[in-house]
Amino acid sequence: MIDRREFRKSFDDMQAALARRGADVVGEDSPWSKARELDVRQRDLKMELETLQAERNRVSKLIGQKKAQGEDAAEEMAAMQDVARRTKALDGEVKEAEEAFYSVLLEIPNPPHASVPDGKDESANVELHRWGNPRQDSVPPHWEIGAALGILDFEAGATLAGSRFTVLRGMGSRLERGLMQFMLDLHVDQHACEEVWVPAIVNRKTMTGTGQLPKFADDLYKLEDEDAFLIPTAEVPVTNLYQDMILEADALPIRHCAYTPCFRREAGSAGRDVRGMIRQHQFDKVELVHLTQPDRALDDLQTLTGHAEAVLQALGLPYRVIELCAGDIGFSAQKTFDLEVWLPSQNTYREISSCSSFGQFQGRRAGIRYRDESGKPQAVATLNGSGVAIGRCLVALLENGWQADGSVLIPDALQPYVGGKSRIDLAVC
RNA sequence: GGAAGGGUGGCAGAGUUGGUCGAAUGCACCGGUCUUGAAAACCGGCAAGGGGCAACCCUUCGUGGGUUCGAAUCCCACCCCUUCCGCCA
Repeated sequence: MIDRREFRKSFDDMQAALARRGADVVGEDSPWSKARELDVRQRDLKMELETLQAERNRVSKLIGQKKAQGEDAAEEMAAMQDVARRTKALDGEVKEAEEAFYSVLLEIPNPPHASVPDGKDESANVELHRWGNPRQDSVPPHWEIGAALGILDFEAGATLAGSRFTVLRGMGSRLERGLMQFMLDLHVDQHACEEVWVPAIVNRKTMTGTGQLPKFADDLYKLEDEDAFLIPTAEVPVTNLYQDMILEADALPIRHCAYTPCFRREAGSAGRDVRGMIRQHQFDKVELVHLTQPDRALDDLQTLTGHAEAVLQALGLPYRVIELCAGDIGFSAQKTFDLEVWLPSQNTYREISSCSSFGQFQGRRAGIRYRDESGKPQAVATLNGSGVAIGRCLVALLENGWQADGSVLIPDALQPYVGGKSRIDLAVC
């Protein structure tokens, strides 16, 4: 969430920044407008309450002293009954005001970093650079390649669970598993990340810490009998590994990688990417998570993005890096680079990794802090990015490795992870 | 799921006949004395959040509620941990 002090102090600047990303900061009912009101109200009430509490504490102490000396304190005690009553009533009001304030604060997105380009939507995103040579010949879509090879089974997925679920068979399954291992090994061995393995179900507080709640409940699968959710990304559990902790400065930066399954309801994307396994309700992903000092966040974002790029380079998959404009970055993000891999069947680049700096936004929400040079705790900066989405990577491998005879070549770097095989051949019937 | 025990500051660990307890003590950590240096010893400091220019005030002893002038201490509910039993991959 945004910083409360900064909210008061730099109200106009923050408002302008939020407007850049398209957030409603003028509407009467916008969280932004409400926050301003509630902030004042909460503090006024609180000051009133504290005055009463101070009085109560003072006299109560006095009563204790008198009683200890055997004196009579009936008069004071009687007088305090009224104060106690008013204190209790006011305390309720303060709690309400506080709750109201924080509930709107949690709905205000992260103001984009000043360096983020202007723009309303993805059409204003800026391409930064390209890597590799995209093949320009005609290639069938991955679902046809996969079906022909007998490694992707969408019918089975639909039968078992519904649309947007896929069953992988044989080399398809093995590739999925191999990619997972390959990516983790790369990040652990080359990028000095600490691998972690975490729960795929988390509670409400954890989901709130990274910003998925309260605003995006519709995108999440919620457990019926518990106040818990399936994770939409490893970002959630891995970042929250440090919730409510105060880290020492020399512990930073912290770099993690983690494999998890991810679950998304895709509520708002009906009709998009309905075929194939580009957009699934369940998919596998290796995620990169960094915790760092706020003034290093942007440098670290370069580092993290580089780690994600290394995966695509090692696999020889052509891609480009784009920077999202202010109108296209995610709710919690301050600045985002997307990696888009070349999909020859669509003759276009498709997102395969999204690398973001969140500044101190998540650190504040999740209570992740570190001691700066003065010894004072302050929120850490968090970053994360896919390194990379495994399902989409498999898609890219199938299409980019496809041969005219129907087989698919497997990149050298991946071969040790799939039993040394260098290609997937059509089943000979 | 059943039974028992427990949740206190970075850690360990006192505190449960309610009162001067944000909380003894030890360790860790920081500063100082001493020392060629270090260690030891000794002295001092050392929770977080909020408000205030400041003095200082308020909140927090798993969470929420209750009793009371006053609760870490009493009552209720919930959560979590440990052990034992049951069940189970």
